[in-house]
Amino acid sequence: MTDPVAAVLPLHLSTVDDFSVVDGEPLNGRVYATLRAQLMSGVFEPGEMISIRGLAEKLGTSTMPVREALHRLIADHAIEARANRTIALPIIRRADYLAVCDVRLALEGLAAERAAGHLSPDDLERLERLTAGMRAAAKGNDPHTYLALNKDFHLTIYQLAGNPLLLDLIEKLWVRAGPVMNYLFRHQGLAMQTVTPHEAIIAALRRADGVAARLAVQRDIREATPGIIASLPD
Amino acid sequence: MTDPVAAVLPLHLSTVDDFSVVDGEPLNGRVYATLRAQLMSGVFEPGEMISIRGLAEKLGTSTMPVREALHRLIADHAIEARANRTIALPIIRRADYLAVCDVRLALEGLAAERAAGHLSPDDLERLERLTAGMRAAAKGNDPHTYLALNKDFHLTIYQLAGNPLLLDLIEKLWVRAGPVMNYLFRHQGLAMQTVTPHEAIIAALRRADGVAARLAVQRDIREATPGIIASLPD
DNA sequence: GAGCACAAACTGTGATCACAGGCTAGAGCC
DNA sequence: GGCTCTAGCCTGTGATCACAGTTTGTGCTC
Repeated sequence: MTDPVAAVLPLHLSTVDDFSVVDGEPLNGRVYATLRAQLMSGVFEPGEMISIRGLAEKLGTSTMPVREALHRLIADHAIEARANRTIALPIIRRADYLAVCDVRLALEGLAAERAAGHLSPDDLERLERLTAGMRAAAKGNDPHTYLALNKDFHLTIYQLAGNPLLLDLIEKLWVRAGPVMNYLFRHQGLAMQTVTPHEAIIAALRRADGVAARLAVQRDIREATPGIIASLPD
Repeated sequence: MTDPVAAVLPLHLSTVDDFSVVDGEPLNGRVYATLRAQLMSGVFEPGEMISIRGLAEKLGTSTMPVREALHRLIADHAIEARANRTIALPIIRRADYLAVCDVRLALEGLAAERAAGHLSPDDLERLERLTAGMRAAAKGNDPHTYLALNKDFHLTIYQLAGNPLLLDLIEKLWVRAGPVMNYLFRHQGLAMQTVTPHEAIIAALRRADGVAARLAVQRDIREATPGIIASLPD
């Protein structure tokens, strides 16, 4: 969680020999964390089929850790086991995305409200920096960086809510929505994306105004919705 | 979801030969569903250690389906893999339970609000019946039935919200809280439990008043909280 | 040239085995 | 009698193999 780009890039660049070194944590846990990060950063595309053996070969492990990691992701609904004995990324339809948004509005609104008042000057400065980075990424039409910074912006706030369960649920929603977001932004550009809602969020948090922070976050989520569901099937 | 007692009881009574018959669904999925139901109905106790081989033997399968099912439950935080290479049910502390409640208030409140207006007369009559059953179970001091009916009451409503993701998240919260609830109610009885909040919920739903339904559900959650956290560690 | 059938390669699943680490109980020593 | 060390059992983990099902690609036939 230091530099968002550095925290994401290495995962989808060098996926091979990260697992050669053995430390305490079991392999399946590291595979799970890696795949989670890769899903959020758009390494996989919606509908893409995932093969246990293929993934194991790419990661340099046997199939076992991958099997267990994939089953965790199935429980998260980040991937789905289809009837054909096939594992694939789900294809999000409009109704699915609206359902996700409905829950996001509730959970992320709550997290923002709880986070208000717990931000240090360093935190606020970090949010400013992330927003500036997003503005630059939008200008340079760099969807990958834009989304990574956006993710870091939101999760930085929610982390300060001090509710690990809440943060975990929100992260799982982002893992779930990651592939679609990356796919859409990569194919339709960042034309309409503005960062003005983020400035309102920062302003509310600076005033330690929980209700305003909740409303600002909800506005941020709502404003991004129409441009996304317009490109979804159904 | 027909009769709550019948839907729960067989799972924790006959856990042996349910898996001898083979149908389409993979074994690991059935093990996962079974363990989820067992966690919710209080078959396991907080802090109890779970052995892969022991569970596999009890279920009459090999260790593989159990391993994958347990890893799904680990992703749900329904069970946890400890550092000692041990799998056990988490011990919920006060802060943990309050965190769960905070999320429950948001998610179940939202679900109740969304469900209002989607209830048929049959649904309302079903809720009345479940509440009556709870009242009887409280009088007879039957915690298991009480909790099963309470679960069914709430999930029946949330199911009618028409948001599968929301329902899934809420169910996972209940799976997570199941062991503690059953343990506490079994050891401290149902003395203080009333069903008056449920009547308020039904009344609001009958009027198709979403906001009132949300508030009534939140009141139901809040009223049960003090009696529970008083018995939790920390 | 187009359509069908067969075969090969792929899929996830389940089972079994080996292994390193942790826990416990028992035996030996002080 | 109490403490310590050790041996054995149990834990999850990782790897490998067999199998049934699906999909795909190729070759043959019409």
